[in-house]
Amino acid sequence: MGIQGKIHNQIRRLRFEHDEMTQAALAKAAGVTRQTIMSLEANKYSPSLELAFKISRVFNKPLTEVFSYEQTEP
Amino acid sequence: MGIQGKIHNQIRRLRFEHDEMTQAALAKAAGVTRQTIMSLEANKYSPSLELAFKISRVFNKPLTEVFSYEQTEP
DNA sequence: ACTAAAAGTAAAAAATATATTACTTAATGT
DNA sequence: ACATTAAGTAATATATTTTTTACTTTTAGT
Repeated sequence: MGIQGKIHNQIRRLRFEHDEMTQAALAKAAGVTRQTIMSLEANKYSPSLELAFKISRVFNKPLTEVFSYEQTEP
Repeated sequence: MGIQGKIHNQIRRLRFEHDEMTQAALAKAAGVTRQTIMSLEANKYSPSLELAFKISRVFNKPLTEVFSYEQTEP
């Protein structure tokens, strides 16, 4: 999707707050590829809900603290 | 994805709580097809994060009140 | 019983996310 | 300066989500 709002994430920041966790380490912990993490940090696309939950769980944060939806009113 | 946890949603319940909102009405409000809503209620797959945010917004609830991630410990 | 609206089912196409592979660039330590 | 590790880029393949279309069944009202 992608006309209305945009998804932002705090992945990069949270990685550093978690002892400079590496992209590869996060990827492994979340059960995805490093490229997936890369693409998310580079905002190439937004993740599936499942992946969003997994990443949040790695950081021990509620999903909405990791991902946010910036809505442009239609 | 889909080995570890499962995503549950409260869409159907929330539709009824919102004045018996119809699947078609929710679909329109969220900017997707009725089939998409159907498939989500039938748990055929889990949505994109963006759609999850959109649906939550229609119900005026935080995402985590509409969608939950039931995690089976690995 | 009839009608209309809503919900369910299904198949295939289109769009988007994720994996795989491989290479390049940047950063860090020795 | 060299080696190593992390990060960035990119192309293609695979998987998953969403649309489109069309038809069937259920539900509610008259």
